[in-house]
Amino acid sequence: MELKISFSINESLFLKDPESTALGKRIIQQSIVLISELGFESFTFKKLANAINTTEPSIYRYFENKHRLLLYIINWYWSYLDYLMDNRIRNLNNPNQKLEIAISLLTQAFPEEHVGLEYDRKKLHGIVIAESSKVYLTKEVSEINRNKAFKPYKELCAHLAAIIQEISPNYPFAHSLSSTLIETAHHQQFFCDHLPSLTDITTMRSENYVHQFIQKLAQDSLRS
Amino acid sequence: MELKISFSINESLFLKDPESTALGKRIIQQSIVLISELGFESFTFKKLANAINTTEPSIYRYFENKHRLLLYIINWYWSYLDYLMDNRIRNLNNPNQKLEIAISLLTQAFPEEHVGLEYDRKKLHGIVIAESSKVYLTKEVSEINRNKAFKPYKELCAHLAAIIQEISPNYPFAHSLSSTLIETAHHQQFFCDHLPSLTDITTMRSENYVHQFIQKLAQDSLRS
DNA sequence: TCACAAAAGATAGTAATACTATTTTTTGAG
DNA sequence: CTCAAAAAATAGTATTACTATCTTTTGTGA
Repeated sequence: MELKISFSINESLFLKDPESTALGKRIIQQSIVLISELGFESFTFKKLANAINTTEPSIYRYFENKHRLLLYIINWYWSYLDYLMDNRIRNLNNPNQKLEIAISLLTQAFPEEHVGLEYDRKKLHGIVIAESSKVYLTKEVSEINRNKAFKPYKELCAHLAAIIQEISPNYPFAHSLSSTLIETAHHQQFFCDHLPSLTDITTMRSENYVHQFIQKLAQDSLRS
Repeated sequence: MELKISFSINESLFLKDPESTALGKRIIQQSIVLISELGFESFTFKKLANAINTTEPSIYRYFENKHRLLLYIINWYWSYLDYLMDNRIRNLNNPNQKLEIAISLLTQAFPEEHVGLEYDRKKLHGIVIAESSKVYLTKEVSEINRNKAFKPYKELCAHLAAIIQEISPNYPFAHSLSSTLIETAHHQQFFCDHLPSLTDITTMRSENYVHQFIQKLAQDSLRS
């Protein structure tokens, strides 16, 4: 279960590595619970401190502010997804099959393997769906980007783009299609759950619906 | 310039109609300037009050909080865009031509006609690109939806979906494709400007790049 | 022209949020 | 077992997001 090796969580995200101490791990684990329950706007370090029986200053020793903490969590997710994707794809030859598996991973919460994982998968996936845009939709986007803090997302996007290029070497928008598939997987899931008239979902489970839509979007874009 | 007629800004968005008074109009006009300059998170009613030489309580007489104010502005944009779209499309017969015009409107800031418009078009478009997701990515989404406050967005989405159905009556995801085109127009524009490695932009103007990508995405999805 | 609502403005608050500084306690290395 | 470094606890501050109340202005129609 040597997950850490394949991860590249940037050091500029935290003041002290939360993986390095017991308190740090409780901060991340409980953040996921609280952000998922309260939403990011209502989530505060004070509430988090109460929930894990510590104090605000102790949390501030790990993260400058709650936005950095969210960015850390989202980066953790992207890194882990990228790792899973690579694992499941590396032995395949058919790029269409690779894309199908990549899309499955994008549209579903993490599978139940990796029992050692201490975070709640469903809640983490919920946070990614509802809050991940907020990490880049900020005036500080350029500064954060300068610190390489979007690297995991860019790497995921690049890997998906490479599969797209394999399928269709002349497609001129591999990265844009890649980032669109990722973003669309999230917002269509959100729309299914909260604003279904922006979708065509009927009785299907929303994860399956989104999977089918994204799959078709990709196939239609890449059939030659 | 009887724009108001075609608009359906929901009354639950405001406590007092900002279009009904001079102060109300200054609130909207200056909000657009400030949100665009500061970003929504750093924008406060206090700063807005200072900028237009009034007081916080006066602004609270119009809007419950800054989220409602943003929702009002975004709805205004969606309503206006829908109105413009209808205007430019209603006399056309070719649905592919309709879609092309719709996509142009989605990817460009408002055209410079309608000189009477008192709001800064470029800044308004910038707010839609960077902040519009935040109006629905909130725990209150269902409550806001119950108040019909996403109606303008849903109508825009439905109109675009109708064009899609005209082009390709058997396409099973007309609404999802429609909302995806709208969302993608915004986030690809943001990526071009701030995180270009998530796109394939080179030397082109970003508006043109996004237009071409969205156009291709739509065409590939709808060719029969 | 005056009266009288409606609108705006002024003043003064509160509770919560987002932090920071300082002191006290714990802990682990020599 | 000592002592410096790390962590935790305590106690703040400035700002934000509001609310209550009271006074002044303004435009309208009798």
